[in-house]
Amino acid sequence: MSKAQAAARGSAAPRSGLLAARSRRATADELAGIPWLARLDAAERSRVRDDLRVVPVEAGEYVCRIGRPVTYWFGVLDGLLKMSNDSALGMPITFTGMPPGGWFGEGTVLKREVYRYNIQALRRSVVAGIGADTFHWLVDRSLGFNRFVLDQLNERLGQFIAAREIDRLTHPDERVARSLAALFHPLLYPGVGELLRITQQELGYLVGLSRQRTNEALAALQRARLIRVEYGGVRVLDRERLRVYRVG
DNA sequence: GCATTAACAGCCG
DNA sequence: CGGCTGTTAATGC
Repeated sequence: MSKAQAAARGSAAPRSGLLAARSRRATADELAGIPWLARLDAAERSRVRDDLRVVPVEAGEYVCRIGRPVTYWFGVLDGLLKMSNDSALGMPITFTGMPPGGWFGEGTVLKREVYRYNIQALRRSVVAGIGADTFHWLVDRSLGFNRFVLDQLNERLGQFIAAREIDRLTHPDERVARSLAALFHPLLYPGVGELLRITQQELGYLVGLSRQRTNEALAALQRARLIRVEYGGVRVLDRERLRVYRVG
């Protein structure tokens, strides 16, 4: 039995899931890195501080699974998650990375449905979450919070269009370039900054390339002065040109 | 031709 | 030491 199953079955807590099991409160540093907190007034921030849970997640561990009832609105404080819509039958269909600063699941929380994606840690990560009730409470009362969610949905729509473009690009270097540009999105993933901590293995997995070919693409993008390859990560030098990169 | 897997040495934290 | 990186060789579509 998985840890998540054990937690859901064995706990008498009203909430099930990852954050119920072994979570803790957020540190001051972690709170400071949450972009939407600044949009709330004192009372709202107070409720969020009480409700917010933080949990370390091991590599390979699931944050949420397709079909489970919604429990939390999640954020990545550190590490790297992958979002996939693979079902029990058939191959994984789409992947997207979720780097630090990213918050996700609001679509499911708003509808109070079941999760429609699997979220899995690519490596050791730290994940935060607020309960669905608190999320709805904020939506019902905070203009600033609504503004954040609206902006986020808008930016993510752009990401989906870009993802469709990436799917149609055939050249591996271009796919890597645009995938990187997406991961460096300053509004959706403010925790990333200039340096994205991602191994070439992980990036290859997200883009759908072998590690060796990913390594070659990164070398080409470095030669073009768009990025700098560092040990265990990539530094962005020119995100705009990365976003529209074409070979030749 | 081009990407993939496999394998390896070297380097980094 | 374990994990990541850069590179080469062999294989496949």
